[in-house]
Formats: sequence, structure tokens, C-alpha cells
Amino acid sequence: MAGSRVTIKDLAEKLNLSTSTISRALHNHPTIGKKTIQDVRKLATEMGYLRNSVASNLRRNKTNLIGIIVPRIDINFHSRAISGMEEVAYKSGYNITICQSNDSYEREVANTQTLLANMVEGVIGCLALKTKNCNHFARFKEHDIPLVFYDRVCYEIESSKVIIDDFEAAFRATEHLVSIGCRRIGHIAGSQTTGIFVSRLEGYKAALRKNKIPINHNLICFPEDLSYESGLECARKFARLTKLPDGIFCANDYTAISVIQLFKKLNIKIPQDVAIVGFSNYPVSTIIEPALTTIDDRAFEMGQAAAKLLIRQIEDKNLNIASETIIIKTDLIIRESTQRQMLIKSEI
Amino acid sequence: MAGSRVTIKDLAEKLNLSTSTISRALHNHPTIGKKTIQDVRKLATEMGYLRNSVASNLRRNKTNLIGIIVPRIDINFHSRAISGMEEVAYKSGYNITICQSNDSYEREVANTQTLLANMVEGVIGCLALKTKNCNHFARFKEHDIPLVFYDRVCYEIESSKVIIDDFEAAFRATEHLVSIGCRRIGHIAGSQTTGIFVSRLEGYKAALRKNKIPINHNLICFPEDLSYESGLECARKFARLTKLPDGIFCANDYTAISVIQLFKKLNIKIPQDVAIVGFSNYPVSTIIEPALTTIDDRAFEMGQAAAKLLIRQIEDKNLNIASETIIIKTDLIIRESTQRQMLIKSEI
DNA sequence: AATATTGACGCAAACGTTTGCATAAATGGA
DNA sequence: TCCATTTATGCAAACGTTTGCGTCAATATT
Repeated sequence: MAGSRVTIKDLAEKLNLSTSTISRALHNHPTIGKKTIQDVRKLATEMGYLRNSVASNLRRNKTNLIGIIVPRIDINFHSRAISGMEEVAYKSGYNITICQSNDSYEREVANTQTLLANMVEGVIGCLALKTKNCNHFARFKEHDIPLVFYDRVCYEIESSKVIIDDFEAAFRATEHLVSIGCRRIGHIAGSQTTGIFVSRLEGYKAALRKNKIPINHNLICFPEDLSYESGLECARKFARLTKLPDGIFCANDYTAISVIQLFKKLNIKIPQDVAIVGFSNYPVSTIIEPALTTIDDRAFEMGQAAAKLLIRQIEDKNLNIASETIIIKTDLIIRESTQRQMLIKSEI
Repeated sequence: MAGSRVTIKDLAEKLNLSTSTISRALHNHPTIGKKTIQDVRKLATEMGYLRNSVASNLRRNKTNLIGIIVPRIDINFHSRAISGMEEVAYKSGYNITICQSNDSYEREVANTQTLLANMVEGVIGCLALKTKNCNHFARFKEHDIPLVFYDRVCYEIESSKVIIDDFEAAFRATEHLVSIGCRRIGHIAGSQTTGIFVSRLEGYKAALRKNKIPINHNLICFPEDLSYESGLECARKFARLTKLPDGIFCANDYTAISVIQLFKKLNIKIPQDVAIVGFSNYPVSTIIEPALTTIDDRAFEMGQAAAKLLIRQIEDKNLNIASETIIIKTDLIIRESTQRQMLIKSEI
């Protein structure tokens, strides 16, 4: 491929020096003479020398490469997380290589193979929805390659994790509904095979219990997935109830938006009749009318934290830090979909 | 790093064979005996052998690595494009490594250095907004590394390009407005230092000329950028005109949405009073009410096309394909923001 | 039976860097 | 003047694979 790339040997010949001296000069090694260093660097830029990091990596047994496995790059949450990882990696001199699992177990296994073969020094992963066991990730541990999960993490093997406190966030979201006067609070739940959605449901229930509101199973909807369309199904179910809920906490923003839009068509007033809270703070939540109260998922910060943690583990070779869990603080962002007071005021 | 990784030598010792035989066996070389191949493969999986691709890459002078430089990963357009690239790369056995320029020229230069040092076999790039010259990309050509730009491309150096026909798309969008009866058609333009936005403005003008509608410079707004906030500025300007436009073609969806939302607040009816067309088909364009008519930018397809083209150039070592330009067909997606007929019907 | 052919494998160099150790020249101190 | 120290550089091996060429035995050909 390289159209006759300049190597360290070429520099050595031109300057009548050995390759070792060149190599050391380029690294500012203390035992190399000032003038030699200058000469070498000058010639290097003149001839357009570029270190062949493949060779360097082989020799040093170091790649400065971080592997990332995500379900899909084009999901907003993940692209923001990756963006955070890239930033931290760049500043620390690491490169990133990205694989998509497309939420498929087989593809995720293939991804781990690829990363292992490419000698990544650490891995950041978010489990595919279809993944039920994490044996394929265990291979990283066998090779002493640090592993950090984010969002959808693996509990079966020892690994570091960066998560948000879904329970607490859901709890807070639900209590917020209570605080504005809701008593019949519904929930659109995510797949109960995934930890984060279990926590969100539990947080919701806990908030009700704390406020002595009985849990009404008719008000909890379990759609097939958390897509806009599935959200509409739930919204229709809610609308058909003899008595409407007066607040709904949705496990993500898509379903929250579908509820808002269907209810508006049915002339159900938001937030006066029903207040809505979503989860994730997707860009669309500021656009929808009324703007959606939601939990900010801090994707960028999660990515940053995951990368920082990973790099720390890569560079601290004493494996004392067996594993670590970072919990990112979430924010409840209050917007119009739960702002009853203001609207009442303006109605006066 | 590797916790005593199994190498080809280990396999060779165990089987009393030479490393060359092992290597060939693992590649199913025809001169290796059937039984030997079986034995080798069996032991390899037993011992958990994994090819060290760094060493392999060095020897073969091949990395199977594609470098990608994008302004930002977390912009929907780019994350979809990357997703398309990754898919094609994965199927062809290539890995991708991603750099963000953050729309900064300096960072983009640094990115090219990184990719060169890592011996990428090809590069896909989208220019940073701040980038005014592409000399740093010329270095790839010096090293015979194929280069494909997408969306924001570079005309100064010979390179392949994947673009949409912005002129044609803008022309079609504007003609669509004409076809539903608009005669005072406004435009929110992007930065005229960037080719794609020039083309969109030209397409708009051409459509007006073709339909014998005079170009009214009061109806063309040049905001600082194409953010939601800047869009609001333009929307206010339009609203202050003594005579409102009856249609607006916006250079992206964000500004289109800001216009819709401001006009709604001002009780300007969309599409009856003013019809709106955006550009990009961002997810939010289906959520906004009324849903936004827009041009689908085919980001995923652009990414696929760019990766396919690049891989073809990598593998066709006869550099006959000096450069190639692919123009992706766009779609005009008609939604409520320009559907006057239907609304009129339903009003009857 | 002697030679040609085929099949199966090993030798050793190469890819471009890095690095422990040795060496040579220059300087200092006695 | 001689030895010890410092300074600056070179030698050569190593990282793990791949690959052109050579070798050797077994089989086929005459």
C-alpha cells in the first residue's frame, strides 16, 4: 500500500547513524546529543517520515487501541456516548475502533473476536438486546484486557460498569408526578429481561409505595418494545380505561411522545388531564408540544467516564482495580408536559 | 498486555512442526496435508490461539483498516453515515477507526496524522466547517492511500466523492412549493462558504426562474448558522415583513422546525398560510406538528456507497480508478407541512 | 531400475521498531 | 600519564507472522 514510505532506516543511512540512534532521537532519549536530535528531527520532517505504528506496536506489545462494541452507532444515545469516549481517548493518545452488534448475539461474538485479534488494550461495551450470556466477553479477562460496560452491563463476569441509577431516576420522576398532584400514575415499561428497565419499573413502584398510592396493574403497560408504534398501543390502552390515569411515567422518550400525540388527538389535555414524563432527554423532547419533562441520560458523560475508567485500568498495570462501578448522576428536566401550575396561572 | 498469549510458535512446538507449516495450515494452504491442517486447527482452538494481527499486518504490509474522519459522531447525519460504512466494512473484512474533527481545522490535521501513522488502507472524510484547504489530505494521495469524501467534499485535490445532488434536491423542493400554489417563496440559506449550501441556494433560485417568479432578496435569509436558534431569527424576520411569504424552503430541518413553531405561536397557519419544506429528514421531522415535508439526505446510503467505493479502490491496485464521483438520489418526502389539498378536503 | 514428478514440510529472511548491552571517544581527576 | 567517569552511539536480538525457495521422501513414469 504505502507508496515507498520513509522508514527509520532511510533516515539512518542519510545521516550515517544507526537506526537505534534515530529511534532514540525521535523519542528525545536523554543520552542522545542535542545536535543529533535536531538533525534527525529536521531530516524526518523534510523527508516526511511517519512512524509506522504497526511495527512499533508489535515491538512494544502495545497498540494504544480501544475497542468499542455498541448495538448501533446511529442511535442517539450511543452516538453521544461514543463521542464522549472518543474525546477522552483522543486526549490520552488512544485510538478507537468501533463495532456494531446490531443487537445480535452472533455479531457481538464476532466483534469480540475482531477486537481480540486486533490487540485492543481495553474494551468498552454495551450489551446487545439479544445477548443473554457474556462468555464471549470473558475472553478479554483471560487476556488481562480491561473491560468496561456502560448502560446495558453484564453482571455474570467481573467487569467495571458505568451506569445511571435507573431506580433513583425513575423514583424521582414518579415522585415529581406525585408532587404535582397525580394519584393515578401509569407506567410504560421496557423489556423486563433488561436490567435497566427492571430498575425503572421498581423505582416507579417504590415511589408509589412511599406515597401510599396502591399499585394498579392496569396502569402498567408492557409493550413489545419501546418504539413509537408500540407506545401508541399503550396509549390506546390507557385511553380505553374507564378512568384515565392522571400521570404517566414512560421508560423512554419515544413512547412518551407517542402518548402525547395520541392524547392530543383525543382531546386529552396535557398536562392538565394527564402529565407525562419520559426518559432520556432526546433532542425531540424539546420540540414536541408540550415540551417533554424527562430524565437526562447523560450519554456523553457516560462515554467520558467509561473511557477514563478504562484508560486508568489499562495504565495501572497492577490489577488492584479489579473492577469498579461508576454511577452517573441524572437530571430531571422539567418541561411543559408536567407544568400544571404555570399553565393554571396563565389561564387565570 | 496479553496475559501470555498463545502464538504460532507454541502450536509449532506442541506439534513438532515449523511455524511456516502452522501458518500455512491456518490459511488452508493447498500444499499442506489434510491431516496436518486438521491437527493444527484443532490444537489452535483448544489452546485458544488468536492470530496476532499486528504482526500479520506488519509482515503483509496490510492492515484492513479504514480511517474515518467526521466533524462529530453524535450528529444524526454522520452517525447514520458511519453506520452504513461500518456495515459495508464489516462484510468485507475491514475494521474502522473513527476520529472526530469537532469541525476544527487543527484537529482535522491531527486526525490525518493519526490515520497515516496507523497505516490505514483508505480514508473516508467529511470536511470540518473550519477547513479551508485540504493539503493535509493530500498526504494520503502521496502514499497511494485511496480517499473518499462524502457530503462536504474537497475539490482542490483529486479524490472520490459521494454526494447528493443538492442543486437538484433544492430545485425539486422549491418546485414542489410552486406546485401547491406558492408564489412568494422564501429561503433560509446555509453558509455560502460551503459548497452544498451554495448549491441549495442555486437550486432554489433556478426553480423560481424556471417558473418565472422574480427572485426577491428580502425573502432570502442568511443566518449565522443553521441552528434552531438562528432559525428563529429568520422566522422573526419573515414574520415582520409587510407581506408574509407563502412558502419557505429551509436549508435544513432545524431551521424549518423553528419556523413552524414560531409561526404557530403567531397564529400563522401551516401549510394554509405558509408551507414549509426542510432538508435532511431528521427523526424530529415526523414528530413536529404539522409533520415536515423534507428532503431525505440518505445518510446511511451515502455511508454505504462511500465504503464500497473506497474498498473497491483499495483492492483494485491498478490505480486506473483515479477518482470517481457518486451522486446519491434524494427523495422529497411530502408530509403535512405542504399538504394543502388534503387539509382543504378535510375542512369541507 | 533409473529418473521425473508430486506432495509435504522446513529454513531463514523480512516487515519497521525498540531496547539491553557493549563500545568508543571525550572529559575529569589523581 | 593513567585510570575512572561521562557522553554519545552502535550491535543485534526481539516482537509474531508470512513467504520464496530449498529439501526430502514417496509415488509415478519410462
